[in-house]
Amino acid sequence: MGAHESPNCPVARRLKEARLGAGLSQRRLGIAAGIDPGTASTRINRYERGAHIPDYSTLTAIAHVLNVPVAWFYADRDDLASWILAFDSSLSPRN
Amino acid sequence: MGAHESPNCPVARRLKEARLGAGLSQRRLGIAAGIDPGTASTRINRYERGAHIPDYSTLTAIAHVLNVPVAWFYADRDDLASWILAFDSSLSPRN
DNA sequence: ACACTAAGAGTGTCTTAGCCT
DNA sequence: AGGCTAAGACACTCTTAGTGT
Repeated sequence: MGAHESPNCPVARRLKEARLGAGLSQRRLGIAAGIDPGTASTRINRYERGAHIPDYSTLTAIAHVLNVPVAWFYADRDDLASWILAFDSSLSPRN
Repeated sequence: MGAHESPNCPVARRLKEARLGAGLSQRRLGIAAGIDPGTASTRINRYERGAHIPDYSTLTAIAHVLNVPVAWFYADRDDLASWILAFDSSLSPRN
């Protein structure tokens, strides 16, 4: 196993989906998540292409910017992803 | 950042919680997930102690053994974890 | 049998320095 | 500007070998 590609990890496609929904560039999302401006574009790009997987603290920062729970990135089915968002939106805005 | 301890990643405690619930030893869970018997105990132990984080394919195999979605391991709140399990138990018959 | 650990081997991510559109 | 990539630097996980319960 000498590969360095992530098999079927949903993080890549969820990240792209959420970033585009927020109207951010790869670079601007990375900077907003606290990543060094010089590497923000490269790192977010690698995550979206599925080449690398972000560690937990990085993903937590990204999740905060995009207003989703970290678990949402790991939802392997679209219906589960929606289910998680439904939970999320029922506790941020008070009524 | 020279540390090799996972900060607040929920995977460690969720894994232990689910394994104990299933009544499996660290070694038996690892073997059931397809990990080499010679390293199963060590690896699962590292995951539960928060020393290492399993990669996606390993976590997928563990999730299958324990009957939970991968996303559940990343639920940072107990109420979100319960919410995810509620979804999981309602999809045996097709939708 | 079960839980756990150190340390070298092995595998992955991060940074630098770019190209292409 | 925005998307994307290779390759060395660097950090992490995995395996081996072993301790203690």
